Amino acid sequence: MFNDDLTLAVRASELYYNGDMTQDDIGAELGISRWKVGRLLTAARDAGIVRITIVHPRARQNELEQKLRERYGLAEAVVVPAARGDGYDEVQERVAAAAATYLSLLKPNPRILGLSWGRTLDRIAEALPQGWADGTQVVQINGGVSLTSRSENASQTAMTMARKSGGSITLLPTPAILERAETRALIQDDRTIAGVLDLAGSANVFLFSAGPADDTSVLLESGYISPADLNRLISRGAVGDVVGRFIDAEGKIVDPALDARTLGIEHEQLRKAAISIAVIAGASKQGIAAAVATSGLCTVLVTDEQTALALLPGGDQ
Amino acid sequence: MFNDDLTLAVRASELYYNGDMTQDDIGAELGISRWKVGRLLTAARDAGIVRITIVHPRARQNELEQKLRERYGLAEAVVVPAARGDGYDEVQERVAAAAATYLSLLKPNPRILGLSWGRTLDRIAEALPQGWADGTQVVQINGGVSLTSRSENASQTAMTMARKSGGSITLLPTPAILERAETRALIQDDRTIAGVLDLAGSANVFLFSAGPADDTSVLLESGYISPADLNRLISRGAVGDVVGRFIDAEGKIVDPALDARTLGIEHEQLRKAAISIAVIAGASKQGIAAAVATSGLCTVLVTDEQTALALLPGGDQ
DNA sequence: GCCCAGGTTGCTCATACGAGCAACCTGTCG
DNA sequence: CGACAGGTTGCTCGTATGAGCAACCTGGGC
Repeated sequence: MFNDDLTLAVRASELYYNGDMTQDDIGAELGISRWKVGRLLTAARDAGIVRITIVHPRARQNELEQKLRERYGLAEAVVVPAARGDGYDEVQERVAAAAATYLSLLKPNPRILGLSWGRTLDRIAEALPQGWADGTQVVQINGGVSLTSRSENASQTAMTMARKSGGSITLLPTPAILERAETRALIQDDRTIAGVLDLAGSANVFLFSAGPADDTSVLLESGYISPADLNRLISRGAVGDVVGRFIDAEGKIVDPALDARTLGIEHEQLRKAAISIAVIAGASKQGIAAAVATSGLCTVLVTDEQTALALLPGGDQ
Repeated sequence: MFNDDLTLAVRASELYYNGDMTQDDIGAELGISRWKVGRLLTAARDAGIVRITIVHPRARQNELEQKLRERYGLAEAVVVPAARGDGYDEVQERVAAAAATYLSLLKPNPRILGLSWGRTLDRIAEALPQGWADGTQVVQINGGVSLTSRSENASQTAMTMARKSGGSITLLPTPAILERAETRALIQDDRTIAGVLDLAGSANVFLFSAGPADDTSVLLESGYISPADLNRLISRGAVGDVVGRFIDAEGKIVDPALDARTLGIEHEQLRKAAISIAVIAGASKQGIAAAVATSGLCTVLVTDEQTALALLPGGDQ
């Protein structure tokens, strides 16, 4: 009456809520009547064996955030509730919204904001409210003239963010990756470009995302690298890119030759920054998210619950 | 299609799962059709807004245990899942079972086990498996001859535990509280009694529970103290008793005069012990549990989830 | 302006479920 | 041994709920 019913209740609950079976079938499975199953289920709910929690989708997951902070020594973490059934897009949208909120609440307002570009950053710019800061100077930190049609996004992102803060904008009007290292060096030595990079380096807040090392990479889509390049990078252990530079799981640059052709601030500058905000969400980016957190590329990580859980292996239960 | 439906889904989920309303009524409440409510609910479950967890009732609550250890500097904590609908008895039973399991897994086996008595200890003794230890010497640490009919429990508990371990038993055949301090001193100076207390003091493991300072106190029921005594103790800030001695929220002895009439080991001996296991469960004992944990009376705390949550005020979400 | 595709809405219908009840088991006391 | 109280079991019946479907909105392309 005590012991046996208890385990039965647990098994029935699992079959009903996880296994998605009908009470009738569960009865057959466990060799008890369908009504007993029903009674066991209500008992299980009363006894707290089955717990139903309602998570406000806007609310942040404080508990996970704290664990992330502790584990990776972050200054701050923002974790958005998971969305099992949600598509990739919904998660990205919510994380971007959370990042926008975080950014707009950041005190003091970023004076100079070093900005990367990509799909995530677009969404953040969209989600930022009018007047989110007071005249922030937005500076691009890596090259952004795309080779294909979806070209204007890079500058668009920066412009939107600057406009909404009533601030100014400094673009880095160069490709992200050049064909030859010498070209990259020449361009970078150009007085104008060097000035932008200096300004970028002096930013007090950096905001960037990261791309996975797979065929959804923006760098691939934009034509900066070829599928063959990508495969080579992956075979050398690349997990993704941060501001156009590919790193492995430890955060090390994977291909120095390619890196020498990449135009933009270096990872060391991100590591030295007082505030460096990485916004990384989605199952495909768990690897790069781990690399970013582990290697100290960010002081603030904005992500989704599933990714956060993946970053905390021992943290289950 | 994004924002509004989301909040609606949250509200509907709350009304359905917490508010226990029918989908039809929720529709009326929110001004939407009953079918839409159903759809929102499945969407909410898919999106992870509504989370259904199944807690194995035998499983321990590792997360809470860790927090308890950190907060109170305990060597170990054992937290049994809550049972909202369960009566007091079920919780006590499970906690006792958990304590028994913990005790039987304790390595090395207790050589000399200092034992208190009471309802909780009875249950633990019951729950211990045959051969739970290898010849433990069980010693009573406070007086246990009851004044009323339920007398034999105190020695019974110790005998059961000793028998199941194949060990020996040393009783403290005295009342818990004497009428006069002088009598207590005289008895305690008796060679036999002093010997038992010495042995008790040398125990390498202590196991005790604690009673609340209310009308369910075993000391009241056993006739050691009167209702008037109890009221006086409460008015002086008593939250409960540990091995017959009443303490306040800071763990201090409330009534030195009464304490001088109490026979058994002193709290300082528990505080000095290498392993000192407190088993305290139930809503009425949250106060005394907090006092025990705060004042360092135990190194190991075995309790239920609700009590654990009460001991961790900031710990909610 | 018009038409079509994709998605959303309210409905019908079958069914899974819970409330309530009578039969029954189980252990206790005289 | 018999009687009884408390609790458990399997059932009937009304209802809440989900599947499936037709009507409809909505927005984009011509």
